[in-house]
Amino acid sequence: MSELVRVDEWTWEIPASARDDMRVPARIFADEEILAEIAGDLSLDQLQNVATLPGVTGAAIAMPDIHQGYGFPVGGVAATELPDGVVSPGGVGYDINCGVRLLALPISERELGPRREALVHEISRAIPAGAGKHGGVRLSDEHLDAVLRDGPRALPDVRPDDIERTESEGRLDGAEPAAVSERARLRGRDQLGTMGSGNHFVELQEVAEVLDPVAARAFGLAAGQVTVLIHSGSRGLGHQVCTDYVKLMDARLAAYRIHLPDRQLACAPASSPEGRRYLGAMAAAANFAWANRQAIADSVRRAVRTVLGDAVAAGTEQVYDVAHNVAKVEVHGGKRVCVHRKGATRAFPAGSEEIPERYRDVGQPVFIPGSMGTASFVLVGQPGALERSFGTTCHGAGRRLSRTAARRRVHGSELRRELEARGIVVRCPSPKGLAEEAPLAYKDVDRVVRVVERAGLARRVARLVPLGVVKG
DNA sequence: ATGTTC
Repeated sequence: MSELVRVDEWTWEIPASARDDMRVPARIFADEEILAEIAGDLSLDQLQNVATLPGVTGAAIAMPDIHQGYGFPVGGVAATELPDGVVSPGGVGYDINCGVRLLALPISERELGPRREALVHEISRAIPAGAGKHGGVRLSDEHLDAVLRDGPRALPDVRPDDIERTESEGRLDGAEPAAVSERARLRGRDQLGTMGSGNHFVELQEVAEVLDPVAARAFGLAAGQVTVLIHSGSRGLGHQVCTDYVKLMDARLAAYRIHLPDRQLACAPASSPEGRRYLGAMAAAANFAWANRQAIADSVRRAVRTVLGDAVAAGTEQVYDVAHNVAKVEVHGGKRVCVHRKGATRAFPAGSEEIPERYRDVGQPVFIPGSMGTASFVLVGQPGALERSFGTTCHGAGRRLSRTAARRRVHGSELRRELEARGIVVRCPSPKGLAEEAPLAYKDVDRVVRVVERAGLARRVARLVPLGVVKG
């Protein structure tokens, strides 16, 4: 990528002058090795395409875990100025509010001991996994409306501290159940509490290393402690919402005189009827996703109760829950903007009113799942994120091989043996799915996290290593 | 990501 200009040690930029249609620069946080890894794919071309969107402001931004997506790259951030800038469903992605939730158990790995396998097994029994899996909570029309409008607080017996420790308290403003199609509702109505497939998982972990003792204490984490990381999204419901609105907006591009280099960037002014309707449907799907992770967390607590007893289940506290795929109205630099985060995590610094009071002095927790069998990180948002990336950091290790390429390199059965030889308990409905998620298919999460830390976007708090994994 | 090619 010859037109890439180095801005500072961890920031690179393609100037807006590189193409006739770019309105702002395309900027990426990376090191040389990450740049070399993405040189062969289209992710930076996609980032330049994002820089052409009407109303885009600042820069089209990529995190070090960037990889190719549909239209927008995964690991991308784009802010459009309101009221007339566009909103683009592709800038959120098909899995609306895919995200992660971390639970902290009141026991150490040593105390868990040989009950590790039983716990992973109970978790896998409690949570339906795999593509198209039903078997979640079957919702009436009225209850589904309540979930779409209000998120997890519409579920029975939800702990208030779970709600408080969820981004946006699990409820995006402006949710409009009536903007969610009947087909989307049908796909979602029996999927609440199901994991899905692809890179979704529930992982049992141990805090291997505490890097920031003050923040770790605030988050309720200590060395040796057992945690559970839940990664899932809005399932078929969110997928259908994205499908519906990409199609709708694609048909209206000419009416709004919008010219795009890629039809998968289909968008409409955020203030238009189509834009407002999408934002209402997207918020509803996001609320569904938060309710889904709540239902999964409830299942995890039930598994904990079965294996470890009532006291351990009651002492299992939610650290936080973050969205990876969502668009939000925020104020940055005095402007009201619609921040699209696709495979990117909000990372607000200490003092932000958006952070639960108990974390406000340290900053917002962020969770970065590594690839299966490697480490994950707990980070905390830093002021540099507000200055440089609309309050955003990375969301994971980031793919470096396609699913097909990963399957050619390793067999699921072989990978499973390797993981179990390292003491990691594995439960997985599909060996093929396991191979697609092999560590060799992902970038090095330590390097990705180092870039966002050095760039001042987020600071490392703790490193988590897997004890067991339940794959979707 | 996805009733994995409406």
